[in-house]
Amino acid sequence: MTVRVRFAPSPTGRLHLGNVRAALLNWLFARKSNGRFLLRLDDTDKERSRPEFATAIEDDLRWLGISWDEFARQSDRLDRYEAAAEKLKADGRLYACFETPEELKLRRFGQIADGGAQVYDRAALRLTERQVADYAAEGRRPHWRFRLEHAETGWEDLIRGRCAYHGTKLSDPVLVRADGMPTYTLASVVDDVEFAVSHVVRGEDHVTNTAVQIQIFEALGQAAGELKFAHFPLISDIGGHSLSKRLGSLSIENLRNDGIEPSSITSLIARLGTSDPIEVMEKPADLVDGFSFSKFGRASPKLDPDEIVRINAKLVHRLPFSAVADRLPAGADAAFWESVRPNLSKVGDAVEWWSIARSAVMPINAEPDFLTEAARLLPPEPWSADTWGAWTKALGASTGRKGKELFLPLRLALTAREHGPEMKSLMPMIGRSRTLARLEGRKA
RNA sequence: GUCCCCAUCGUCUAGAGGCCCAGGACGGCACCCUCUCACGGUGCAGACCGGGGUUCGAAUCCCCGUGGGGACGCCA
Repeated sequence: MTVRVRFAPSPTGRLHLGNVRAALLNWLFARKSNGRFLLRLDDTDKERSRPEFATAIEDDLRWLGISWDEFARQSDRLDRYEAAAEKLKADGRLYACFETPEELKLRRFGQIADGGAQVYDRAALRLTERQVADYAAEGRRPHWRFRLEHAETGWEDLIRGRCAYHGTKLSDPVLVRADGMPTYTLASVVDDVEFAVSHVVRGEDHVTNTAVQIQIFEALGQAAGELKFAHFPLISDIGGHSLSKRLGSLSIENLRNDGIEPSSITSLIARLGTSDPIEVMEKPADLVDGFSFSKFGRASPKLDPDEIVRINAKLVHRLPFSAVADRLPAGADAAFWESVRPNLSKVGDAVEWWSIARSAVMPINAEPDFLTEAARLLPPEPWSADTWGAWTKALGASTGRKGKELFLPLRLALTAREHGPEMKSLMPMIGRSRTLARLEGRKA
């Protein structure tokens, strides 16, 4: 059996860490199994779906390095859902309901007050033909619910193990809205059938849906057990609470604007909550080997936003010049990149060191006497990687200083920073005239 | 409120009754390297949510409690 999976976002917002995890895990599973990965836009909600979000989702996925083998849009397939709905009506599994959204809302409030289960009471099933005719005469358009089997529906989840729900604990789902549009619940199952999806991989916010979807799947004539499920736990914030409140700051758009590399995101997201260590991988394909649902735990992992930056720093320390050349300031070469790289946590931070090497810097000159002596001993050009060593050795001998006392004032004078890349590689880039001026406390 | 799930170092986890006075990774700390910092290397500290049971023996099984997550939409 060929593995076919799908990532099915609704274009009602940008991608964030939570969504992307679903996309990545599906993609990894497809790659691991030599299967196919389908991107499907679940845009049956006309009110909230927007084409610009669809475009943004595709852009974000491409940026992350997640590619898809097939593409579908639910709004292109409405005839398929209508055909399925007709079949279910013919089989007596879909029944017309006339409650307004307001009535349903009130009924739910009442159920909460009574402490009862918030399950649709199937009032529409008890409507007489006369009542139905009256509603029609009033001009009310029905919405359609799927009559659930009041039995236990279960499945063997690839992450959660045995799961089961009893039909009496579930509401008959609305499959067709009063305006005739299908809901996600119908469209999703129809697509899973027609695209021959083999595994549904998604967050555990969908577990309860699964029992319902299996019933619809069967009502559509599919054999139970043909579709496998894997529900992974949702990520929580560092305090252990739902991540949803801070999704904005964890949107892919935001992380990208912050200078985070796509691989830092995929490296973290693919391994978080698994028994594999979180390692820096240069591309998503490097995460395929060893990927397995059996390595996922059932508890919600906490995500520390600092972790993303730490991973990014490690990644940047390894990136070759060729991978970043087009993002460095004009003129920056491989030698520059390799000398500043170990001190960066983001590629963009390189510009700061480029300007320290090539533009005017106001030095921090706390010890003029010492720096005057340093200027006196400054070797003539040409300078190399050995110049710093020779210079500081001579300066140490002449002043009796060593260690931090010797080196820190020089670093402050030459770069105006306490920390930074190795001075021996920075110094030739700064050059003698600029160095001399900075030692004398002049901006240069 | 009802239903489902979860609970081991700060974090991600290993652990399916004796192999565990609990192992690994990240972070932290210390030391080394070196030209201060960073990078790199080595080492150290650090946890079984609480209470009852079952058992010769429980991190592991059962019950209760507590804490957390999810679901209960004419959203997906």
